Amino acid sequence: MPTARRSRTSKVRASPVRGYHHGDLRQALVTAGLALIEAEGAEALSVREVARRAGVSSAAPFRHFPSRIALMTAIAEEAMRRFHREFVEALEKAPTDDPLARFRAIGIAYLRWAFRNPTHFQVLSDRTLFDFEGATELRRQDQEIRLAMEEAVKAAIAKDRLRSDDVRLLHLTGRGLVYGLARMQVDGHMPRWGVAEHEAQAMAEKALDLLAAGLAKPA
Amino acid sequence: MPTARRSRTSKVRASPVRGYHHGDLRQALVTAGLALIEAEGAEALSVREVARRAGVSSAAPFRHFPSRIALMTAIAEEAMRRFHREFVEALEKAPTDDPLARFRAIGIAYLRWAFRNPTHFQVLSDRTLFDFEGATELRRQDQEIRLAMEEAVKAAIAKDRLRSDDVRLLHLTGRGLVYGLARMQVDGHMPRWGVAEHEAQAMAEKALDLLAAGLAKPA
DNA sequence: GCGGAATGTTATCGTCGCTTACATAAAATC
DNA sequence: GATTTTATGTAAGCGACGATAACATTCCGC
Repeated sequence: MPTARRSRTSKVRASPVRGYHHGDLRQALVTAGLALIEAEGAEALSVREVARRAGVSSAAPFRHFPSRIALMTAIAEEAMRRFHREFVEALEKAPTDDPLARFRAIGIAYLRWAFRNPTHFQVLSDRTLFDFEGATELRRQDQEIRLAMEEAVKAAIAKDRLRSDDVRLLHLTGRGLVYGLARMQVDGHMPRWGVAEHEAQAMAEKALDLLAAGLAKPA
Repeated sequence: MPTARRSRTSKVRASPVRGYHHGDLRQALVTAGLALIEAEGAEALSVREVARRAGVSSAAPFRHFPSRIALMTAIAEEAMRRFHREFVEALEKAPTDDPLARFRAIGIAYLRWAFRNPTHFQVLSDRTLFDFEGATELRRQDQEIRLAMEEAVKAAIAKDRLRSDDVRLLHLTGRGLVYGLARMQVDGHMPRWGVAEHEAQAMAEKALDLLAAGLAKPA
């Protein structure tokens, strides 16, 4: 009945193979969601708004995700994929001979990503926003990041460089500080601490340096 | 017309003065909201659910709060009031002679409250959940807590006990760690770090001890 | 090409935050 | 102490949300 409403029927599809009606709606929704979160914050994300931005009806996303939380999980996985990529790159550049310097470099990489992608970091940190248990790939990458830090700690202990030999405690302390600094920034607590926007990241890195120096063996 | 439906007309008011129709609906809503958050988490709070629990219609809360965020702000202020009370008590018991021990005691008090009131801590940390600027009393109490920590740092510097003399940096480092540990717990990250529920608080306190020891002057 | 599976739309449901119109109880005024 | 005024409640309804069902279209295997 529709009298050839669009003459796109024979159009050659653009490089990302356009599949069915939309193309790759699933990926488009994830991308639109990430952009939305980046622009408006995680709490601004609604399934309908994402659908709007992808140019489809409000029910369309439910063909690809059973629930809002499932969509958020896919978005979180994409965010983690990006974080993981950057993190691994930083790891490769990090010193391997000096374990304490490596420990510090890992923390810096973590901080840097969080400060540059605050809303994405926010999503990844907040487990009420997505289904952590159901995000297999995300969990694996998260663990990989954790192991990198743990190994740096172990190496430092092996070289007898630290004032404690409790891997778990050292690990928790390092992560606690870095996580806290990133969270303070994301949660908007920095200004109240007399730390201006432009210097927040530098200050956070100095705080990490201070911890690293403090963890080093005194004698 | 109502034939003395209640014989309360001349009753001496109970300590929390029962006012109009409901009594003190405003306070009842705040209390119900706090209980709801404690039981179901901050994201479970809706104006309608709070109204339901207070036994009033879904529009009633809007007589006392112009918006959901205003209700959340009042709830946050009550949470902060409780936190502040406990914190001040701890401050009074904290050592005054040894600034580093005082610094540590302050951190422990902060951690302790966060671990025992995770959902309330969550609300206070997340500025998207309430109107921080509009919460005057909360802001004052928050600043008071911050000043207590800052003064401990200054005292420690004055006694030449720390490896840095940058108040702002030391302050940020201490708060960053404590905030991060509390946040990790609240955000549910502890288990993945091999830290079981029952030992999380003790571990967090040990991490704080480790930082305090590390900040102390080596020589 | 044809039939089913995959993927889209429209319409609808119940809940949410919030507003409006109305009702009633308490306080203020005389 | 009756009346007016103000404070506080309810009922009904709006638009947006997450989610589902019924229907339409497109793709893909045969």
